[in-house]
Amino acid sequence: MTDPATKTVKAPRKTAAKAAAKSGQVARKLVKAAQTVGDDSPVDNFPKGRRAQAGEVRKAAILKAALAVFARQGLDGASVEAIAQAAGISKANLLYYHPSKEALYVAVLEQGLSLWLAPLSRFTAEEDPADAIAALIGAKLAMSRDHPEVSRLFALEMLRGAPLLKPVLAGPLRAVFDAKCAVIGAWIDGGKLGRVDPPHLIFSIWALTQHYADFAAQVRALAGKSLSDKAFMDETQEALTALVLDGVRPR
Amino acid sequence: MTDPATKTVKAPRKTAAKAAAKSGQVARKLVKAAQTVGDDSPVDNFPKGRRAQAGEVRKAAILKAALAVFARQGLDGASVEAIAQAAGISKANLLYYHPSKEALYVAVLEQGLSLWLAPLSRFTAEEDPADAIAALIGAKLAMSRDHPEVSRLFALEMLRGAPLLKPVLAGPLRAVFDAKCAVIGAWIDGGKLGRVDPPHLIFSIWALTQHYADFAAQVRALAGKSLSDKAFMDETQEALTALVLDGVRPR
DNA sequence: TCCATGTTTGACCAAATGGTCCAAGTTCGA
DNA sequence: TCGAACTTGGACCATTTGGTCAAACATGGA
Repeated sequence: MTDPATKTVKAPRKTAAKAAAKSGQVARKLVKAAQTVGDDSPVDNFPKGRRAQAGEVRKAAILKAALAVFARQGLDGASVEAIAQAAGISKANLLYYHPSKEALYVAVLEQGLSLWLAPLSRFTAEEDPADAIAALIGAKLAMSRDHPEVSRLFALEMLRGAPLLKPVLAGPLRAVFDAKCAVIGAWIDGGKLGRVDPPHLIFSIWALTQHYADFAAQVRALAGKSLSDKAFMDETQEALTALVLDGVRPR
Repeated sequence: MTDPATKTVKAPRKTAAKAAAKSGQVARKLVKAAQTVGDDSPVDNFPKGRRAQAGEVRKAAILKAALAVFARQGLDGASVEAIAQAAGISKANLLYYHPSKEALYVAVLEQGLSLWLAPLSRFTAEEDPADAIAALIGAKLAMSRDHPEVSRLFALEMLRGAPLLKPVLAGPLRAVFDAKCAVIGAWIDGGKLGRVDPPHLIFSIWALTQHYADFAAQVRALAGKSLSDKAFMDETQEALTALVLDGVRPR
């Protein structure tokens, strides 16, 4: 804390106003995070002291614990105490690193953003359409297998109406999305792809692949498997790729 | 209340144990609700007094308000006060009709179950495969348009790991699911459908159609439309049907 | 009309929870 | 080695919130 002395006056409890007041900064932070997807440039990765390094490690541990808890319980359902416990530290200590639960939540969201956006940004016009689509499905499905919590966290945020992500969706994501739609459109014009609607194709691939993370409970109950089973993973990837490329109608 | 006098002793506050203790009853209730999908038999619809009728109306209003709030905020995020306000009654009065927030939540879930399961249960072997699939997509998509809150509520429940729905998933839904998989399998064996994996086909259709309700915020931000636009609804239905039936590869 | 029964609510309670504070460590550069 | 800055957590506080209660209020059947 820079200057604890100035805080002797009891700060009035933040209420509904706080969210509105902070949302500006939050939005900017998330948007910035979204824009730097891809370039893993560790700009400020200059040599750090042991202490700072340890701090980074602990910070990462907190974010990991927070992701796990938020993804299951949601922002409201998760308690700071529970997250702190999951991270193996005290609640007060957690609040030392992240000024508030909301701030922690935003940090987690921010961290997940790059993972979430990565597959689509690797989708380029260079490849053969079928290969590019298969690769996108594969990458997104791998995401659902390796980072289901990230997928769930974003799903949770969408279900809330995406209050924090809206600026990201409308800005950086929208840009990528439009660009990829253009790529698909070009393929269609070139006769390399059937006359599909580009936006719906992207939505469809997202929906199909994220489903296995977000609805894992249902998949497990009905199919008895999850993506962590190698066989099921392969089978799913094949089924989805085949569906998207060729559909179900016999040729 | 049957006998308020017996309650003079302050009941110890329910804690974590409560959920576990009640989950048995809850499970049975939900399973029963799932099993009666389809037969809208109003068995106990004998003539009621004005008072009882008004009661039904109010009860329905509460459920409606609760659905709206729960679907947006989740079980933890929703406050009883907020739901009561949305229903236009006092919190205490709401608690008069539903003994606890959890009980209300279960009642809402129960009510949504039939809507949620209906489309799949109407999926039969009688029709032509392509027609049946198109109809299923249409019905599910109409669900996403007309009752997005129901879809979102179930999505939230799945994201939590489906603690309350698991028995339903493992029981009644599993039965329907397996039956429909068999139908699809028969079509394949008869050469009327490509060699798709039946469970994945059903998952895919669910994923594709529910996406437009659950991720409406994203769809709106990226495509600028929602299913309530007639044109977008038609376009989406066509796109999804075409994708599932014929895929994207040019023929 | 009258009252037993069902309905409604304001006041209240106790637990949970987000967040603050301070005093006691710990670390690191000078 | 020494002190300034950084960490850590126990105690504490104010608010929110699920739930209870008693008393007032409707209502419909006898």
